[in-house]
Amino acid sequence: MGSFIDLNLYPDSPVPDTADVAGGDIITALTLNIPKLEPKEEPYDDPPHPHHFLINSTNPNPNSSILTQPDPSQPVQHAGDDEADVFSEFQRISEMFRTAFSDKTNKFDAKNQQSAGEQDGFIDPNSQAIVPVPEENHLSTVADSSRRKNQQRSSELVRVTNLGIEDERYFRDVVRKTRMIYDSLRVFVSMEDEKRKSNNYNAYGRLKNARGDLRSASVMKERGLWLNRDKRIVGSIPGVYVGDIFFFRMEICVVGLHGLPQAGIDYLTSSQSSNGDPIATSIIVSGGYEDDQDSGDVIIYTGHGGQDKHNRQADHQRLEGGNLAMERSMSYGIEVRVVRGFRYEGSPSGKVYVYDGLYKVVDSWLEAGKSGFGVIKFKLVRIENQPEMGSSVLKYAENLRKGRLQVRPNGYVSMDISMKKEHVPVLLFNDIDDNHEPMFYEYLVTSVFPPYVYHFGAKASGCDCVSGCVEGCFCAKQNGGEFAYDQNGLLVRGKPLIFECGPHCRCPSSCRNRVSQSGLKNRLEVFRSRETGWGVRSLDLIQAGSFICEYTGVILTREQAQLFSMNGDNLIYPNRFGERWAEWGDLSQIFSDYVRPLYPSVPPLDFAMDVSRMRNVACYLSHSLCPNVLVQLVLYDHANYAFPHLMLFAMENIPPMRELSLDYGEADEWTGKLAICN
DNA sequence: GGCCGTTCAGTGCT
DNA sequence: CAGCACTGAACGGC
Repeated sequence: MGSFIDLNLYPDSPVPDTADVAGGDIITALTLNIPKLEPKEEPYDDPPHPHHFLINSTNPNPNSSILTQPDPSQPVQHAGDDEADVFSEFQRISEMFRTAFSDKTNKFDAKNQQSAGEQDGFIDPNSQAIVPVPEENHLSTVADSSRRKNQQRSSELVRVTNLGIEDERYFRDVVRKTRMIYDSLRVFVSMEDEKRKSNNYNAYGRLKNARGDLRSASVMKERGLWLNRDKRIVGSIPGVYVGDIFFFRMEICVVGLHGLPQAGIDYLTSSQSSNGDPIATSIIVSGGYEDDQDSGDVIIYTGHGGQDKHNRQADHQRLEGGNLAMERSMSYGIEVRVVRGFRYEGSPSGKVYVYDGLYKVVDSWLEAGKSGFGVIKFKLVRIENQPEMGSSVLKYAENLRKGRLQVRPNGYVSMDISMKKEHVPVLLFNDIDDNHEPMFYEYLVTSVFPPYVYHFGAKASGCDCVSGCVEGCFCAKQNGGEFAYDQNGLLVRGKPLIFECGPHCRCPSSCRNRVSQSGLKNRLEVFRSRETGWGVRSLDLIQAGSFICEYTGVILTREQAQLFSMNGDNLIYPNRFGERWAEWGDLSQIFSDYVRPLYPSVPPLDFAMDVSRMRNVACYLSHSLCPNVLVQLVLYDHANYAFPHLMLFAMENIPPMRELSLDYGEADEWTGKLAICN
């Protein structure tokens, strides 16, 4: 290890701003060089307290206050042993808390004054807190060490700062691939369980191993695929953006945002910490404690403990474990990651978890909760200058979806540029300038192929599944024996080409093998952007693997295209798209015998798409080398391999209002972002 | 290192 | 549909 410089973890020091710091260091080691605090005063020593406490433990009154005189209208609590215990316990806690807080705060202030001077002496204020750790400041070593197998979580506390664009993209890619593996493994596991259902019940008649979320995580842990296990990161996790959405707690563990599958406060224990104080790194706010209050930028978070088996507050909380860590984080002014959990219809788990960025604990106290028991509370305030909170964007988008347009009164150019051709409206929004260009094109729901395409190798045969397709039917066999989509219509694995059921099949339009031919399901919005000209975003949360839309245009043969391109360039060349489908469902890191799907092989696409007069929403997708949307080729209404439909699927969970992006494959022209139809 | 208790999960049944 | 029981995984603490 290199020499560590005290990272100035004092109450009033600003969190280093990654943008302000020069240099290329990625890992900042944090040491808590603050001398050990005085031994805690024994709180048991006769806490003289002027007030009389009334704690009704047998019949907790939600309105009861801690500091009340006995209420004569209430039955007198005859001091059985229980009440006496509760009384003294509460006194003990209160006193411990009061003592601990006042003393430590004072000491901190003193220490803070002192060290502010020291710090000026040898650290440039603009680069303070950046301490290169020689052997670990390169991307490769960071990533490699993240992948060591079966690792215990490390106790080394670090802050990752100052990532350049390349680094950001690298880490984003790592996170995205990790999440893809988690997701496809989870779906894979549940599908396997589905197949073996009949003989897979446990002694209680319950389905065994029904938890794909757990199985997936455990397999990945065995393979050393969990991220950030070798560091305890305080602050943001590289590759995880504010607003990122997760459906399972375990997935949050896998990327290292929060290490515990159930507990709400993650922290470094006192024995792992350099100065003997526990340090909280992240919390999850999901309404599990009745005394929480959450107004977004300010959270009143309840500590843990004191709940019974049914999650009812049944005892006092103590200043220990995660609670103590939160209090210590407050004293040191260390930021805490906040993830919020919501119930959410349409989520595979019924819930979503949103990463909302960094907060600081600014206050902490003990009070009587609704149950009447003493609960420890923390006030957290969101650190400024972060991207907008994911959870408030979710709510904002929900309001927009529900037609409460007053949340965004201005900027609508069209309420549906598809003119009702899609099942859901496609909005056009521009609050930047008066450009209305997308209005001037005819909206094309599906691509227009040359007529001869339909006569080639006529797909006269289809399946005979009158009441919906089942495994092993004709169309399933065309796809290599199984369908490309799961029961929920999610793409299981990308393939060179997918055969959906079509007009020659006898199955109904509700057949599971018709995912991409039934049009939009999410409310999309074409919006004007200063960075990309036009962009596309969704008002709905789009789950990874979901179908989004077709990329439509008028198909031109190479000869036609050559003529056409003389008149300007409104052509899309499908063969240039990055082969991102191959990444989706790639489990080569899990199964040693995994082979990338090669069947059926598709000839290089030798056509162009004219979008000069007719186009759809896809045309406004921006270009990115770290895209969240992929192109999957699909055939359903004809059998000509050379002319498949270009279908777009989500590569990750795409939060509402986040720009969709596609790898157009034109890396040489990449200038940050590039919208094709501008 | 093992065991045990704790923990703002998730599933499926009543 | 809410409450409940059951299973579960990681981790702190002993």
